[in-house]
Amino acid sequence: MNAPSRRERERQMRRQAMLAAALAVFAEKGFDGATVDEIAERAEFGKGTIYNYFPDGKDALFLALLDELVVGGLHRVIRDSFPDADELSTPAGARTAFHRLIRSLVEHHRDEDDALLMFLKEGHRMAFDAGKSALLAEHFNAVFDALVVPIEAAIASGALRPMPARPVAHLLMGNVRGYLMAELDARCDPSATLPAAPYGTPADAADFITTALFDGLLASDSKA
Amino acid sequence: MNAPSRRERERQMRRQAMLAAALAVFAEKGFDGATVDEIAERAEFGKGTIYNYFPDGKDALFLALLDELVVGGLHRVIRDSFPDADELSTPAGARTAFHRLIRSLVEHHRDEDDALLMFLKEGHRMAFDAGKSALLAEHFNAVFDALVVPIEAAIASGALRPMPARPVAHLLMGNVRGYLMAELDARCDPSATLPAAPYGTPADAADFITTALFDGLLASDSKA
DNA sequence: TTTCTACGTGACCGGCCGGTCACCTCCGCT
DNA sequence: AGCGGAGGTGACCGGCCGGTCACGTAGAAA
Repeated sequence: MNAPSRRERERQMRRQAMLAAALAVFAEKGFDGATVDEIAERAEFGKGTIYNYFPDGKDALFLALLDELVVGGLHRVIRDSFPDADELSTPAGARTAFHRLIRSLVEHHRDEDDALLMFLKEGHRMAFDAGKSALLAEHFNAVFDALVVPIEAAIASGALRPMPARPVAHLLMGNVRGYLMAELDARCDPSATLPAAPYGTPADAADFITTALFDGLLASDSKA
Repeated sequence: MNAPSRRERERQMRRQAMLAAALAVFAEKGFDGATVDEIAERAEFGKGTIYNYFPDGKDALFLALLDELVVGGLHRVIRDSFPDADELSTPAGARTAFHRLIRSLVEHHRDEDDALLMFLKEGHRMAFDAGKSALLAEHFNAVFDALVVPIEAAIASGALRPMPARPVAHLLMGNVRGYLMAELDARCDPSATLPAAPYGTPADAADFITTALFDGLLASDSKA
């Protein structure tokens, strides 16, 4: 069925190599600090070749890369973390499921430092330059949709407190992001002041976030 | 006692005008997108004058501005939100105190759109370029110290769950930041997809964050 | 072997921007 | 009024970078 010619396969490989190089450079220098020359050099192509594959240049590279990371990264992790809808029908089950999600997200970003760094430095462009790429905006919303569904299910079953689901989804992702940023900060500068976050196993990180966010910061013996 | 000459007062006024202009431009364009020419124009000075007041140019403007916002903004809001240490000795009191803090932070940023926007777009530089200004790093840490103290007090009194205090402080600030970003996003593009956060009164925002973070997302009747 | 096409290449261009500095104005002093 | 200097000014410079395009090449077709 799909018989991509060798030509086509090679074209895809090169495209991927360019995106990989772009990721490394964007993560290190940020969008404005990155130069197309450096991306081309890292990918071992001439600058002109980059423009063959991405006629709109730096912007196109950036958007394509974000899209790939969002769809192939975040979305996949979230989807795979809720294999069983029934699990969400009890508080303990919901806690387990979201703990697993958070842990997967942390593990995912441990493997992909550069992706994390790029999200931290340039993620705000997804919010403020949403008009740049309707496709990216759509994919980005799909990620949150994938998270809103289980949250709503857990709320409907009484496992989670009744709250607007989409803001809760953003809250959750924001917490993971915030924690990873603090961790990275501590890791980059271990000699510095007291750490903003301990750098432990992904399970430790997930414990911390899940406890704070799901059990709450207030002492548990005070809950109604 | 302090009798600043008219000269000195005028100098301070001009400095402030430059910082105000810089804030507006940084917030709109980001650090890299901002030009010294535009800052000078907004402040109604010649470009050279900027360099009289900030010999290190754009970097110096940026760092001085961040420092002012951190010290005069965040730090002050946090300090003023914990007038009474005794309040932190009960869970209900602690909840009230932190709710007040969160509300103050939201209100503060409602008044200072530009400061928020700049923090959202360029805040990562404070973490990754910490070496740029030892003074800023110190002031930044002082902000978290001011937050760690009441958190530790509340933990010591049993009002809050025992957890490492500094990471909790970062978690808290990260949640406020995340919520405000979601709100801003929704406000900029009201026609868009479902809102990431409702845009209500500061009290509503504080209710949402406090409930999620302090009471926990799990349904309350399931707590131990 | 010859030809032709697709495509990789990097020198080059034009605009932009951070930073400088010679000039000039304005104010205070005599 | 005349003088001097503190300091504001913006034209200018040099480097940088995104994007282009005429050229070269390699590989397919004949």
